[in-house]
Amino acid sequence: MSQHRPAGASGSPGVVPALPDLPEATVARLPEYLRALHHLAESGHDTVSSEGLASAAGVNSAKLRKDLSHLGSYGTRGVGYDVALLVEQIEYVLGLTQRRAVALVGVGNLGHALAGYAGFGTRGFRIAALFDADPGRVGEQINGLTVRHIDELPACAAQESIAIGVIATPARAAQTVADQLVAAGVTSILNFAPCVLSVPEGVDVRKVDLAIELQILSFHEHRKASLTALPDTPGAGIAAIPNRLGGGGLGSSGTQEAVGS
Amino acid sequence: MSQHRPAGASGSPGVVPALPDLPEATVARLPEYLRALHHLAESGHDTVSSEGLASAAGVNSAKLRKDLSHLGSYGTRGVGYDVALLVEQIEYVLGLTQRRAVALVGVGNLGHALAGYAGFGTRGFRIAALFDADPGRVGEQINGLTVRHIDELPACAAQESIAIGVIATPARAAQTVADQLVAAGVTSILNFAPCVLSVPEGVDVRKVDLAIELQILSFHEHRKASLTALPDTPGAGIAAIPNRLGGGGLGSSGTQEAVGS
DNA sequence: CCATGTGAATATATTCACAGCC
DNA sequence: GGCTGTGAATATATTCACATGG
Repeated sequence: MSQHRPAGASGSPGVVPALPDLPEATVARLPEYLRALHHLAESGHDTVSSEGLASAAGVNSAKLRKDLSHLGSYGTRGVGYDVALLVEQIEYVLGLTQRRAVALVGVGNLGHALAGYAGFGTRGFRIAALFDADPGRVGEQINGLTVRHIDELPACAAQESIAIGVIATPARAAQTVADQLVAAGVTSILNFAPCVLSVPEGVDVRKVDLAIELQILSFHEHRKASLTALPDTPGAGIAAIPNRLGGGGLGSSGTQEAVGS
Repeated sequence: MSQHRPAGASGSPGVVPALPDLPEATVARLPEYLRALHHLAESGHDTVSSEGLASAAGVNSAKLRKDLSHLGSYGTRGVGYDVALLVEQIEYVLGLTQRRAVALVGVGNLGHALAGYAGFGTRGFRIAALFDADPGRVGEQINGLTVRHIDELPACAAQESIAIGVIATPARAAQTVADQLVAAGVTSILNFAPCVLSVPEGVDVRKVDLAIELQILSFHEHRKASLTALPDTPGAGIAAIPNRLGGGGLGSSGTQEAVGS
């Protein structure tokens, strides 16, 4: 499906750099652009301006243009971006031209929900296998898949070409599971367990910790409360309160910006 | 220099001391330090060096020291940090000295799992109420709580002093729910729906999108594949990298750094 | 000594502002 | 005219390296 190569133009000989090396911050935003573009496509738009796409994705237009410029320009000056073309480009860069097989380990509370989450299926992934270490859970059917024992992981990973694993076990089991995944050839891990994983070089780990997200919000609640509690105290001995506006702020993942202007 | 601020102990009641204004990147890491500190405390440590805490939290020690220095110094040169004191300080800064009430909206697939997630309870939060718009779900008991209709949100939020809301609805319902939460006085929202929310200034939104996390990993998979496939193998489909990559890789994915020794 | 805390140096990210092209 | 693409300017974050003080 990938006839398109975002290669540097001209006839520079030899190697085609399959991927431009993108800033991490840009990589983290491309999926959001992709989602917004699909939404726009469904509502009949076939082109969109940087302003329009930016607001659909919750960022400002300068950032969006800079991000897209790293992919090599696919917009038209005076017009905007071709939605279908941009979708194709971003999907190519994100490696979504193939549907990637994912192994999910841990079918407890959260694992069950993840196994049933439709969003994985519609956005480039296929949950290829479910695993658990608890024999009492092995054999259970979830969403058309049978839970297997973790010992079957190596064989299954090889057969299904699984390169991405999701850990949804309790924290105490997570490191062992990570080791097993790596041993089975997995090179990317999404970790929902509240702990740090140690993995060899070349393996990528992303972590999602639900309580941490709330704790970050708690900080902002605390700060807002402390600001409103001191309306305009005249020289109370505490240093002047920085006048920071707005909700949001930035974060490595997830904090939405307040669109000021 | 180090002005000691006993959290909530002294001073006239009602007066909230101003918070140091922390870099967002630091705020996002404090919860991880807190988790690591609790773990250390449980295993009997009562002091820890920046090196030790950093490795337990998956960051490097310089970053950790810089982060902690923003809270005002609570370490002892030549010794390290007092675990209990640091826990207390971070919990104070994050606003975790009170247990915050949270409303969860949407008890479908994911909402169910979140309602049952023990980590919220053990790390500073109390799920105070569950809501759904579907009358067929109202009345259901989950984890000791009864699902209420979303229309009861305003009354309930006021009564329970709910300032934080979690949205676990389908994307099409999320904006409406957000509006309802804001109208009910909620000023921080954790959004699991794959869409951008528009909220008034002063309301903080954090977003967790499970598919986006996988897509970011997919990018790194794609990049790793293109690097290993590059040298002189043109167009050779997908190779299932069997071996760990050798040297020179750019390590981390931005969330977790290479850990291990 | 030793490990913290911190200025200085570097790296990364965002925003501005406008040239260039449709 | 309008909008993209981009260098330059600014802001934020990370890392270095060492003075400081228990």
